[in-house]
Amino acid sequence: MQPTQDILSEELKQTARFAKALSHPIRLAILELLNSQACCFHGDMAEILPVAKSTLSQHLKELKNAGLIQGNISSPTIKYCINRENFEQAKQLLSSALK
Amino acid sequence: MQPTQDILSEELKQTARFAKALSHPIRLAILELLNSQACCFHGDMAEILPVAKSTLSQHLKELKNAGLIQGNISSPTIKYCINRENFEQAKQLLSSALK
DNA sequence: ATCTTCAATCGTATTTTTACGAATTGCGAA
DNA sequence: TTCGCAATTCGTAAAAATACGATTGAAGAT
Repeated sequence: MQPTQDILSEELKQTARFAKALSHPIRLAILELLNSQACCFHGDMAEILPVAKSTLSQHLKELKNAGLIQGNISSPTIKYCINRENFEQAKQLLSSALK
Repeated sequence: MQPTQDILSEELKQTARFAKALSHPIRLAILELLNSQACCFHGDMAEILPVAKSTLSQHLKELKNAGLIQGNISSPTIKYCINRENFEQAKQLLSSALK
């Protein structure tokens, strides 16, 4: 029994985490919206995307947990933005996985 | 009620499908192995990767369903290879999603 | 202090994913 | 034909993802 052979390296796991965050059409649509600056607010997205607001919140949460976006309070709404640093890392890791 | 607004375009859905295929460390490790030519056979992978053979088969099946790999019979074993065409498409779609 | 509004969280149900060992299949060798 | 090996499929269980409406929470406006 080997001590956690790192065939499953931390890098691989991180790549998988990012991929999982990207694995739902709604989440990709969110990123597209944020990326194009077309929209930054939960409420606006809720009008465009075909899901309930609570479901949208869940997807936003997952993107936040993955580090791909962040929310800044701008009362009474919340402005969501891409987290460029992690976004770049995701891009780099995934493109390296698909080399 | 709008007729399936294509905020969720076919392209987005395809991107999500590829991302889902990449969203598990084992599957990424499989692709890494195939990509590096280090190994092509189910049996060889089963020795390296920390999962049961039946579980490995399931992951291989998902990668096949996503179109990222293909298996060629080479009795008594099966030789797995990257499907370069779809692999390229995945790369292109994901990199475009992360632009 | 109360009301409104926006967003997150809760509670819940359903579906999908992940995992394993057992059983099956397919194919060549004996 | 029978045996053996490789890989898949089956049966099953446990965990995670997805979705919704209802409830809660936080903050500014009245």
